[in-house]
Amino acid sequence: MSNEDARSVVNQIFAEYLGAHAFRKTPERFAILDEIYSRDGHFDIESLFNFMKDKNYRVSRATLYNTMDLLLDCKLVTRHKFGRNQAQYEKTYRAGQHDHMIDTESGKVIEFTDPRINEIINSACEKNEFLPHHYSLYIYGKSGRKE
Amino acid sequence: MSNEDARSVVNQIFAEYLGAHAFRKTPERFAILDEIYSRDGHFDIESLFNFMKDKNYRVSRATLYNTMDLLLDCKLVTRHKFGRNQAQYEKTYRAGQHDHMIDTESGKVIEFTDPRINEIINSACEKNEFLPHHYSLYIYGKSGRKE
DNA sequence: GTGTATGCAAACCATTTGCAAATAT
DNA sequence: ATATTTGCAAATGGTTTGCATACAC
Repeated sequence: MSNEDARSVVNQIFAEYLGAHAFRKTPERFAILDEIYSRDGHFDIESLFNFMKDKNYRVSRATLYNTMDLLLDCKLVTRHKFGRNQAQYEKTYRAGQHDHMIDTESGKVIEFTDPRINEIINSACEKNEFLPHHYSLYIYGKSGRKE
Repeated sequence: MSNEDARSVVNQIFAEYLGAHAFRKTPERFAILDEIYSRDGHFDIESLFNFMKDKNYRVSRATLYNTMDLLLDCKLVTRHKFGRNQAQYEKTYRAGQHDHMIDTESGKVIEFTDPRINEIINSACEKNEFLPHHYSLYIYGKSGRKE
């Protein structure tokens, strides 16, 4: 799926989500979503704020934080809190499900996938009568081979 | 392993860790470790600060944070950042490896285990030439059955 | 004796909050 | 018409930092 295709698809999903919850369809919310889906990779709120300011689209940080909560809830965006204090975000519809390994020395992030993760999530939730909304799996360490 | 047994074992491990890194074996560091291993369950820095103050053992918050970093590094303690801003800690040597499900409505935390998790970690790290130090797996959602 | 560790308080800074003005419905 | 959303700036609060004193080695 190209970035352009994704942008119209997620726009639709967001509109339905807002409608279903009787939240208002403000231009700011769609502009933020569009900015996010026009880019690749991880980003933080400050970068997003600057990206939009550079395009002369003025949104307050408060609105960014507020909108991210909505996008998290409807799963169009994922939030990560790796080592740092500053949260990192990434769009959801891009490269399929994946998890992260974080090099704690360089801060570099590697993505990986394993189909068994979903099985684990599902069996743990069934056993404990738990309804999962989302999960996070991070491996911290450093790049290199065993010596 | 009883709490008392664990306390002497981890005391030994910590002493070796400090020695190996030429860090000083201060009474504060051992008092903090001992306080942690005398309790069960999750705790935050503020609680730990108060527990020790109640026993008339005065340690500064700065020393608590500093010592937690050491204990994390030698894996005697695990740090969690569930939803909230305040980090939660738990001693490592108590009930074996486990992961967490967090009820985002009540804040309640359920523990679970799955032996396949280690297999996933190991295969991901081998594939990517990565040396794991620790990992975190959280499932967020709410208690209840599928309707 | 020397340099690390502690304690205190101030600084930090990402995020949250309060409130008036704007606006989606 | 009106209740939600926005923007701004100030407040928040867990964690970090700087520096003088204490102390492990």
